[in-house]
Amino acid sequence: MAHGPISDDLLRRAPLFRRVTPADRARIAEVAHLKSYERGELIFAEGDPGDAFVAIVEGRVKVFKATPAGKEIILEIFGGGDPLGAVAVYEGNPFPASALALEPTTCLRIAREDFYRLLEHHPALVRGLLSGLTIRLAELTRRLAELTGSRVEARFARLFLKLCDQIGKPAEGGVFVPLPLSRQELADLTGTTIETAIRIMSRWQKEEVVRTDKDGFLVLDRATLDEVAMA
Amino acid sequence: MAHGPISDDLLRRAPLFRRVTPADRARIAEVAHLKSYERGELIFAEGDPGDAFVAIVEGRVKVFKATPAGKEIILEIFGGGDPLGAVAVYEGNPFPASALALEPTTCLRIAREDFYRLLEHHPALVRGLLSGLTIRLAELTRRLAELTGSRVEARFARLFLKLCDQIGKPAEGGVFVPLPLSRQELADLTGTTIETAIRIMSRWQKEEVVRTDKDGFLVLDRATLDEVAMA
DNA sequence: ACGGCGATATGACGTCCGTCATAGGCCCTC
DNA sequence: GAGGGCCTATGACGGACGTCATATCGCCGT
Repeated sequence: MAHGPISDDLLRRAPLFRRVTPADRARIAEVAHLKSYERGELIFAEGDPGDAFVAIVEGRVKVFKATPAGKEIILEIFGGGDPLGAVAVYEGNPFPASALALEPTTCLRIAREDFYRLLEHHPALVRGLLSGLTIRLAELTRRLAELTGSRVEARFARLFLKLCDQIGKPAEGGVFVPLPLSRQELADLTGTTIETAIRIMSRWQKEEVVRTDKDGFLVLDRATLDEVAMA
Repeated sequence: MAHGPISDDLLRRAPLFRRVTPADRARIAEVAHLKSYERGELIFAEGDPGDAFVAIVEGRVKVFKATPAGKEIILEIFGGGDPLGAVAVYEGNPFPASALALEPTTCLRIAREDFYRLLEHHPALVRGLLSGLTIRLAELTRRLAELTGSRVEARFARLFLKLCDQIGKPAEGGVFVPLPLSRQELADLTGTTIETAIRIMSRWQKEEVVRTDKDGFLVLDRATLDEVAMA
């Protein structure tokens, strides 16, 4: 929960602010604040008033939402440079989902009024927001289509394939995904229960497809993942 | 597939253009074209280049996407005044979904370059786009949460409750929803199969909960719908 | 060390719902 | 009127997956 000043270098990490002139970035730095979160700490909760724009500087964050049945589903996992809650802060809607730090994370926060003033003076920022929103929208429609009409195992396969492509690193015997997710979180990502998640991961462990490590996953057999994702 | 000129009155119907000054609306009218579609006609298809901004003037349109398994899921049903394909035309991405007219429909089209020029001269338009996108994003996250962890019947109940609130009209014995959807389309809206959709609707017909009419549905027993939606 | 707690694991059981098959009604064409 | 196509309807069947119960392991605090 530490607070701190902002360096220009930090601001340049967020794609949203990269194109802004250095002089203007200095003005942005004046109104922004840094805030740090422990692993497991809540950054904002579904229903909170959207009173600040948040961008991740470092760390990984899961954005999730409660289902009508009281379970939770993970909408997205964001990393350094990604904006958070841009949806809410614009028009002052409440956050439609919650955000929680998966690792020690530091975020940049800009109060709603300050952010709003920035938008008015910098059309480029608005364009950045627009394109970010369209990308998320397309991603969500993809997830929506994927959730229906395919079996759980196929969703698991697609999840790991996506993780490989996004944050996977070559390692001995396969690709390493440096993201320690619990079975519960895997279940929340794929819209199933923890037992089913455990069963699939156990079987894959035995069949040498994906191994669970202390600080992530090691994808050993990408070919069968591709195959399962098809069915 | 008729073409035609644009009246100022027509433009005012789209919330996006309502706040623009009449003089500017005239400029917009110069670059916009009208196009009519029969029931069942495709307005644009998933993967098409996003080369035009489209807004519905009259009629109802379903926006849908193919699932990996080859089925289709309906993302949203739009009506008069709603923008279509705003996601794609910005940044020139291909359409992430398809759109098809559910009724005889007329749309307003603005070519990508013209639309882009309008955006540059009218920050208010950009703001309108932004708020529209955030609303859709929130709606999609809600649908995503809803699809997982609840049984099909509950999804049906929630669908009809939402239709009642959005476009329902008081009628003898209940609320009438003037939207003739086939069993297949109901299935696509809830992420299930046509057989299951038929079974549920048949049972509800017998139990006097929802009656299927020639040109829509008559919700007779809202209380049990509320109840089913909870479970 | 001990007990408690959370995560992982595994089996038994039930059921929702998807798949397959068949049949009737309606509309249109020939 | 015959025939074909599409939508609606209904039954039989099976399997995937959710639910419940229980066991093990590691970790933490007192």
